[in-house]
Amino acid sequence: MLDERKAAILRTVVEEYIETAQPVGSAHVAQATSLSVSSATVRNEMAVLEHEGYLVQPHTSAGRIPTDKGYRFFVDHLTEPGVLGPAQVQRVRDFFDRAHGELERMLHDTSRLLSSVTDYAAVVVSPPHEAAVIRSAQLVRLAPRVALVVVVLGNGVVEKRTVDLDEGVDDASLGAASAHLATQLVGSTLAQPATPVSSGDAVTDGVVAAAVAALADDDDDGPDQVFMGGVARMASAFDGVETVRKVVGILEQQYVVVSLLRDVLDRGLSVAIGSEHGLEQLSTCAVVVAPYEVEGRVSGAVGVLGPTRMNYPQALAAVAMVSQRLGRRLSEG
Amino acid sequence: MLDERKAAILRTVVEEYIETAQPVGSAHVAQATSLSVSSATVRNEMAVLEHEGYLVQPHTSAGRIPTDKGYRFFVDHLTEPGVLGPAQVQRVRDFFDRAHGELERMLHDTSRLLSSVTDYAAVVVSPPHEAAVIRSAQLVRLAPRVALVVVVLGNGVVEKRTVDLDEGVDDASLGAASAHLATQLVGSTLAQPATPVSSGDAVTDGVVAAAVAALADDDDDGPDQVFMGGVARMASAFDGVETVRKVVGILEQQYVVVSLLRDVLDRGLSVAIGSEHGLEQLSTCAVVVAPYEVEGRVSGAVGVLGPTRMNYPQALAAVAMVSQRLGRRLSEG
DNA sequence: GATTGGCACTCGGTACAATCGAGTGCCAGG
DNA sequence: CCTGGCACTCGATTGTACCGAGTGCCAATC
Repeated sequence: MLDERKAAILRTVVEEYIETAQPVGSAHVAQATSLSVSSATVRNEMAVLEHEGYLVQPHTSAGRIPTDKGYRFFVDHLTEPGVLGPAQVQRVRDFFDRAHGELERMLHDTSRLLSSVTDYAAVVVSPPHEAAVIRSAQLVRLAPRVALVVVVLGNGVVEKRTVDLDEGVDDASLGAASAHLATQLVGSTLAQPATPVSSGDAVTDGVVAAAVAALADDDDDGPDQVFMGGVARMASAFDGVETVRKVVGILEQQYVVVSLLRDVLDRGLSVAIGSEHGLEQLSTCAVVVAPYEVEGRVSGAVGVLGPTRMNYPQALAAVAMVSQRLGRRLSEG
Repeated sequence: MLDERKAAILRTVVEEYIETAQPVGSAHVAQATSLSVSSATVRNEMAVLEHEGYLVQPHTSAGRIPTDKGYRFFVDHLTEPGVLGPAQVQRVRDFFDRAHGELERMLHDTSRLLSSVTDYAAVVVSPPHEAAVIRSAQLVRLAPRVALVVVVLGNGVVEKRTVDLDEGVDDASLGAASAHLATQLVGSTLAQPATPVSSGDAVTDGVVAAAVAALADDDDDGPDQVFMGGVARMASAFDGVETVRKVVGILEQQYVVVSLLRDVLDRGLSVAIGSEHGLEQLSTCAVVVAPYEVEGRVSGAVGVLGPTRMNYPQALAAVAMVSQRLGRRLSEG
């Protein structure tokens, strides 16, 4: 690993660069760090750090900039979360004390909160619907040959799908099918739909089968929903219009964002920096993620997306706090 | 108004500037326009056009660029919609031939289609839910003292609100209330809820009243939903990061976009250019809007948002075609 | 009287050189 | 091993000259 002094130097370079966005020179470091050494010594150390891949120079005779690896070392060994201004803490507290209304609206507002606290773009992934218990299921006629199957889940989410009906399914049959569907589905989950028991009536069975099939394929918005806030802040975080376009383009493809977060969590990480996640277009971005638990089970995730030179301690603290509070809030119903 | 020649000159300036984004000089105009006059004559005319507010010079001794007023004259008198590449036409046709699934998903996809056809950001405003006929209403318990009122509308939209229950509303009471609610609401609209008739049971009446009240206030996402596509394209349309930030910031506040579109339509316009809509942050943008009709009634709107130097003929044609096709598609259920 | 060619003038953009200064790498001495 | 010193690099800034696109105006022309 890195010895004490190199670590300290790397730390100040990262911190300085995060703050100023300017390459950091040896003199600055020598003066800013607590260990009292000359700039020449710092230069030697920085040359080593560059050789080992923690720093780069944008061009000869400029200061140094951290690489992805440098940021990685920083977040892993040189910082611990926990520093969040009291004002910010208060805002998060207030938000969750006052939060109310539909699940979707709350998650959306949460993303805006997280964005405004961190000043980066924020993402909230909703709990997967598959896991929730079905509280109600019914069929509603929309048109002569089209019905809507509506399922209400225990967490307040409503899933719906259109179902094409065969000719000559009259209101009575539809009502029977609706009732039968309810008896079949209520209490189970979307992930494991109870195997439909025949009702003894062919028409009913057909409609129910179609409804269950419609519920099974979730091309709706992918398996789970995602809410985003503060996308505009990404524009301030970069200077090239082209970079902004790429990033916003990615954010528009919500399923990419979901799988990005899931991927990071699956690898047991809470931070992914630059090239660590595979997305070319986000090579100058970093994500900070935290899962949240509802009633003791991991259900979704919150995260922020910013430039690689983001304020990691703050972002980690904010994400941790919001995910924890959100989980708690959702657990109490 | 403008005489024949001034109009022709204005037209070529606008068209040229839209294409090249560069100030247009008198020589270019003299050579590109059909009327054969010298550049000196064009200069004189352009000086007048500038005096009357149709053109401006970014600085002395540069070419001219159109003002908002110039664009306005262009769209009002110098162009008619109708030119849409056959390939684009085909794409729109194909889309609506294949379109299926939930209303929301379809509208979202429509916004992406429109964006990709025009290469600007696109907006689709859903039909207001108030107008749709209620097909089903029910109450579902989520927690001991919380229920969800779920209303299915004729157009396939599902509205839902949480309702806080008084102590001691048991499942039987809730079931009764749900049934009573259904008899009260089915067939009416959210805009004019039938005045609740007493069921004779105090608990039932209380729950029903709470449910109706919850449905009445629509803080959900405002009165109607909005879907956007191609936001990232706005980044390519401008060169300053700051401008992009402002525009994306506005787009994130969806209700602002809705009221912008509504405002434009209410004024009987289909195009609003730069300062014509009141939004400071969109002063370098133009919107092109068209309402769409479902079953003969205006229900929603589609629009595109781009820089003031947008391709108006193309945008007008695309918006017109998409709105018309969308209306037709929604009318047939 | 409208149009036009001609001409002086303006002013942004580019090219180039000079200079500055921040920062480095290296080395010799403590 | 650390440090002061020094030569060197290279981006950024400044200044100057100049080119060229484009204008406004005017006298000549049709």
